[in-house]
Formats: sequence, structure tokens, C-alpha cells
Amino acid sequence: MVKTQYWLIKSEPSVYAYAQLERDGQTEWTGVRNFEARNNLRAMKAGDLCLYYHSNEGKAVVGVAQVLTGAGPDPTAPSEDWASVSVGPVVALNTPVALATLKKTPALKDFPLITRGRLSVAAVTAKHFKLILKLGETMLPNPAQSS
DNA sequence: GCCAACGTTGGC
DNA sequence: GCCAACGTTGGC
Repeated sequence: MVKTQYWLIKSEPSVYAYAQLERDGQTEWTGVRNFEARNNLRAMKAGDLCLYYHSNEGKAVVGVAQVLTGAGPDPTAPSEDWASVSVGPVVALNTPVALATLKKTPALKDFPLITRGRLSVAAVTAKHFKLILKLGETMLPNPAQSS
């Protein structure tokens, strides 16, 4: 199997919270209108894992989501030029990792939330991904644990 | 192809 | 609710 890649996806909880994803079981990740974020969406493939960040309200990484299907055209987009993927919930973090905590952690100095605050879909290194799970006092359930 | 204006995001 | 950061648009 191909190596799992790690990502960070952001959503305002008032728009689509992680708890909503858990209720729905899966969702189509649409509405991205930034070229770089779109390119990242296109690089996602089924099985990749995403840290789920709540922006504006909450301001914390709250859960892990998994890419279910790779990028297709965004049905909500005005043209063919945009992409979306479908994602499903994996686990909610036992302890949400606040932005303030991320900022205080030297190992996360170049985490995309810190360096690229406004990028809504960003690649995350395996090292950062694991560290955030640790800060969130959370283990991945076995089916999601791939490499 | 540059760059100013504008709109949006998101932390505070 | 303000404002800084920054990406995109559009005029030249």
C-alpha cells in the first residue's frame, strides 16, 4: 500500500463542526476556493488522514478525519476548476489541542497553522501529525492505522 | 506582466 | 467588531 499522507483541514464549527461529521458519517469537503488548498485537495487519496481544526470559534485541533475518496470536481463550484474530496470521522481528540498550545510548542514552529494561518488545506508531516495526537492524548483506532 | 485595489479569512 | 495578512482580480 502507498504511504499514508497527512493533512490539516480547517472549518469553522458554526459552518461544519467535527461533531457534525461524526453525526453524518461522511461529508463532501467542498467550497475550497484557494489554488494552493485546491492543489492539496487534489493530492489527497483514500486513506490519508487529516487533522481537523476549528477556526474562529474553538481555535483548536479537535479530531482526525480520513479521506474516503480522492479529489473530484467540486459540485458547488462555479466552474470545473475546483476540487473536493469526501472525508469521514476517525476519532475525536480526547483533549483538543488549542492554537495557543501549538504556538507554545517549539517542535511545531513550522506547522502550517502557525506559518500559513489562512491556508485551509495544508500538508502535515508524519512527525507533526503524531505529536498532535500525543498532545491530544489520543490513539488512532486500528483500522485507521496504516503506513 | 506588474501592481494597486479589493475581498476574505481568522486571530485577538 | 476590528484589523492585519494575504490571495485574487483587474486595469494599465
